[in-house]
Amino acid sequence: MARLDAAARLEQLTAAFSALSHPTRRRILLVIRFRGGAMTAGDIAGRFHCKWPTISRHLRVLETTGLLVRQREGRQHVYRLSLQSLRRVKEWIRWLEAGRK
Amino acid sequence: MARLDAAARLEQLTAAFSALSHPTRRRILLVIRFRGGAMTAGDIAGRFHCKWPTISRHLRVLETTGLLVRQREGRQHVYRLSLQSLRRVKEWIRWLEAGRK
DNA sequence: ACAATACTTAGCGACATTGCTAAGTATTGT
DNA sequence: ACAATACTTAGCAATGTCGCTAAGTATTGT
Repeated sequence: MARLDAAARLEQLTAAFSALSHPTRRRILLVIRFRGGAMTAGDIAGRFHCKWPTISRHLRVLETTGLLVRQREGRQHVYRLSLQSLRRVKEWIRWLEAGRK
Repeated sequence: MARLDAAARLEQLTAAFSALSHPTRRRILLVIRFRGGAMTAGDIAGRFHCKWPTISRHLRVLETTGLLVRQREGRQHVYRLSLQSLRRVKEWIRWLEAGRK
């Protein structure tokens, strides 16, 4: 399995930072975390003031970024945290702070 | 000096993630870092393909986020890294990962 | 005083994002 | 087969972002 090329990594990083730049999306991640790492779309939507389709789209953004993984269970959609993409974010920050080439 | 209230911290976090979500702005920070932590606007602009006003605006975004500090020196504007605002970002990530209340 | 340098600010057009409502789809229950 | 549940997808309006060019401002040099 080949590693991601530079362009793809750049895009992933951009996607991750963009995803995290919205307060609601950050809250979604935290809510799921504090609820054990997995929640259904409905339970998530119920904890926010904006309408369901809005949450649904935020969830999709988080999913395409790789921060959440969706899994069907009957008629519910369970979203689970998948924080590997945070690794690139943390790496980038460390890199900036360290200043190593 | 009172600490920032919750709303202000939320905004700062949003601002920081938004600022870092643009590849050019991330590159600007890295370029400055690898050049010793401080550069003039002109030197920065010279290392990018987009036009000067575009870079100027990116610099202003980074400045208002607190990631850069501007200082006049004669007719040049020197931008210096100021990475304290990264602390909140790192804290947030750690908080998400740890899952502590 | 005037020109040159090193920027920033203003303003435009193209495109992306975010909220909404309305409509669609998949699964379960009767 | 039909209705209900649990969503998602489509599409709209308002607003924000990003590139550009043109114009403005502050400092230095002659």
